[in-house]
Amino acid sequence: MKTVPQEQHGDVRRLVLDAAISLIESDGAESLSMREVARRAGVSHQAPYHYFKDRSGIFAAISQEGFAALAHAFRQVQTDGTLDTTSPAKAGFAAYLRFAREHVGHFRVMFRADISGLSSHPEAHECAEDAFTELLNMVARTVGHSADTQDALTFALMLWSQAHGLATLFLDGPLESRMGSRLETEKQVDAVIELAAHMVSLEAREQGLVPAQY
Amino acid sequence: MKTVPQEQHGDVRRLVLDAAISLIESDGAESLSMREVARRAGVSHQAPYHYFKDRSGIFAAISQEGFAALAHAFRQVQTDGTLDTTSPAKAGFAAYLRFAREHVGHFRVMFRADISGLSSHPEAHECAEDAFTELLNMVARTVGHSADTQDALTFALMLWSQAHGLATLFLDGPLESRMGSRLETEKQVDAVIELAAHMVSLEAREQGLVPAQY
DNA sequence: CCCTTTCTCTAGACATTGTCAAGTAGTACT
DNA sequence: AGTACTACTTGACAATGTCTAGAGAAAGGG
Repeated sequence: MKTVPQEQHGDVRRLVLDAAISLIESDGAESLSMREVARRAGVSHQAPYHYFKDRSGIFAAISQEGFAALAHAFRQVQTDGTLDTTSPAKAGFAAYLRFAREHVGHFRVMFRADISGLSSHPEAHECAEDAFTELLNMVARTVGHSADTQDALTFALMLWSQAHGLATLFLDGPLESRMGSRLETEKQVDAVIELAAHMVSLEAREQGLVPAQY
Repeated sequence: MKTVPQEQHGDVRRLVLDAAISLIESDGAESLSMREVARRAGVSHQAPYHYFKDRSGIFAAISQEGFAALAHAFRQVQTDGTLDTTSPAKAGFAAYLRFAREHVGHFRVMFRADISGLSSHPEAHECAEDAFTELLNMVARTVGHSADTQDALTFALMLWSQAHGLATLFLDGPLESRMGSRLETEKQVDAVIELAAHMVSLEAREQGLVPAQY
């Protein structure tokens, strides 16, 4: 978004990135090859290196995009004022799982320390930090605002763990075969979300949490 | 354990497997190379192929080992009759996180559909199924036994998600930098476990669940 | 109009990788 | 002695990541 020299047709960077993402979605990050990406983007095997330092650079760019989109998704959750007080965490869970399903390629990269490139690419890391901040905001907004910062952090981490575990287990976990159809899986995920959200509301009530007004 | 032709010194299979696991622990599954594994095991670059069909065969063997160990860990949780009724899920959470930390190499492979080889290696898949069965047993034993099978499944999946999310986030997630020292991380994990276990006990009470006696 | 710079990409080369095919030393059994 | 099997080793090949060296077009200044 910094310099937009010409976006009319060429945008090779975007082509390369999209090819990479679609490859990851179909075959997993493991088998992503620079040359295959270039082939699918219809460019020479060295073109991607003009936009990305190396293979890990592509992964870092995907991570960055993913965390930015995740932060956006968090921001979207119930900013319209319609708060669900009986099940305050449900919308957040649902949003997380929707994100994971709709951005499988990104999701598979973002949470893998060995390829995400967060440690070596500061701009990607910053996006991850932003997403976490937005998560904290979302929790304060929908579930409630803890007086103690440490408690708020722990609560948010617990919610994130719950949502993240569910997403990863159903996306790449050993459950595929146990679940029957795609629809049945969806139903099972919904049931788990419902249960988890219910538990959260019990805990929130006991802690006396109330959603932040604004 | 089926055939033990000679275990005195050679056991190349074990050497190869251990080299692979230690490589995954240090550099991630991404950068595991057959030849590097062979080099570290001190054998020719083709020796591993005698024991494993191909690269994915190694991963499958690691998955299998991992799920077997996980099932064992589940079985160990409070089989001595000392049940914690105020925080029935805590021991389970702790066991899961201990497993993840103590078998990072295995853990990183087991839950990655693209490399775990569960779909193509039936014996590994069976170990995963076993582990899941043991999880269900553990939940019934420690938290309580639902009358409805579907409810029991949902409850177990929720617990698994919670534990699994926590483990993956802290193992490979974007939290390293946010957390300070190793000790601080440990503390934070414990706090989340405590909170999650507390929520579970609230839910269990409301559902009227009681641990199975035996 | 020519010269230089920069941006975007291509071409060639090289070490390393996964894996196939073939060979070889040792043990076991007949 | 011969045969079969186990547990490897060696050699070869295509494909990969990445380095170096460009090529062509566009832009700007003289």
